[in-house]
Amino acid sequence: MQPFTAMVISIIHSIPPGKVMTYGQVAREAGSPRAARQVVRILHSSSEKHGLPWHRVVNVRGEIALQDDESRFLQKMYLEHEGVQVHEDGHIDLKVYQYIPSHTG
DNA sequence: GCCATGGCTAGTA
DNA sequence: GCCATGGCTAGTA
Repeated sequence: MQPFTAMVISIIHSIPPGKVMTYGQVAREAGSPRAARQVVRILHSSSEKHGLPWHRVVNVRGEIALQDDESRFLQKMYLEHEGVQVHEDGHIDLKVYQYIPSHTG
């Protein structure tokens, strides 16, 4: 596995229940600010294999970005189960729920 | 070539 | 809505 991929997987694993990160934010934390789409690709291909909390990643506007209805429903359900309020249109208030990792350690 | 982005702008009101 | 972006992989030679 490539270092960037390992970083992304580790970062996504670190998102606590009830919090979310954005694709671009994960990319920045992994050291590649413009690699948001690569984060998408990793989620797409490695979520199951690595047991990633894939439902805790949303786009920069706080929206569920998945395409198909079944996955959207599943993501909404998982998030609400963790106490995240998902509005009817599938958006989340990032001001409340975005996870900001501390870099002090 | 993939991809579940993101930042910008044009167009509307 | 458009389109530049980028790490990775499948597919070809």
